[in-house]
Amino acid sequence: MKIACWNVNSVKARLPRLIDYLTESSVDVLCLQELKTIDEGFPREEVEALGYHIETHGQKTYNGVAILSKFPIEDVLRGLPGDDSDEQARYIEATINGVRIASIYLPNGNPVDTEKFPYKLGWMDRLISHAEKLLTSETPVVLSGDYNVIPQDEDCYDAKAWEGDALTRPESRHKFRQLLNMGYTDAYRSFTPDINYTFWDYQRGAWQKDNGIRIDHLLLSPQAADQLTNVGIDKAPRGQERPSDHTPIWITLDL
DNA sequence: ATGGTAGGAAGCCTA
Repeated sequence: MKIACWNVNSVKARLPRLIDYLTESSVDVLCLQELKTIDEGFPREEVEALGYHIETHGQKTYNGVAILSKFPIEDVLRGLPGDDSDEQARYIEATINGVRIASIYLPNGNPVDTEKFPYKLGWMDRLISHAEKLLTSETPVVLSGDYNVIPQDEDCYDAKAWEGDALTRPESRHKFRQLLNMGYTDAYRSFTPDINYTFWDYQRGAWQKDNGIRIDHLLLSPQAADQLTNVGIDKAPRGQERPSDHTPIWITLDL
């Protein structure tokens, strides 16, 4: 089973790119982030025509996540548990072929001297609590998404340029490591020493200069990590016309 | 040191 993760930065603006990717990549499951539309605005017919089931957790203007799958999608959970007052659509989770799969759009957290940074850290605490609960199932779990965390300096073209940013702050990295230390595996880093990125800013010719960062991650429970057979970052979509600033990252599991 | 780009909503906010 091939599972991919892609922050599309508006599913409506990215529909041609999304159709290309679904047609060419042969992914069984695709976790999307930053839909930037309500559920009713999702281009459902176009995606269903390619053979995918769709579950969305949308929101007007900002955020919004979805799971697309060639297999039936069961037991959908919308919203990250732990704070009923949180109205931001950043989390959806469901079971596909016996694998519990989440699509995560973790808060950016900048600027760090505003309420945005504590919101990010609190959101990460809730994710940690929920991830702990999922581990007790002792079944394959895949937490995939835009984590807005650069785990280590090597995951950034120039660590100095990102010093002090919410994506590299020690608090953000520490909470990301808590997910690893409780038993989740960073699929990409576990599989290859290669330096590769998943995001290049639209500005300052970042793509042309390969000034990228690795912030989109698939974290695997032990039962999922045991089945991991391959990982990759598909850079082609970032170089195409009207691209997202993120590009897809994927894994294959031998279930 | 600053401002550069993209998307959505509506004449600014988020990234």
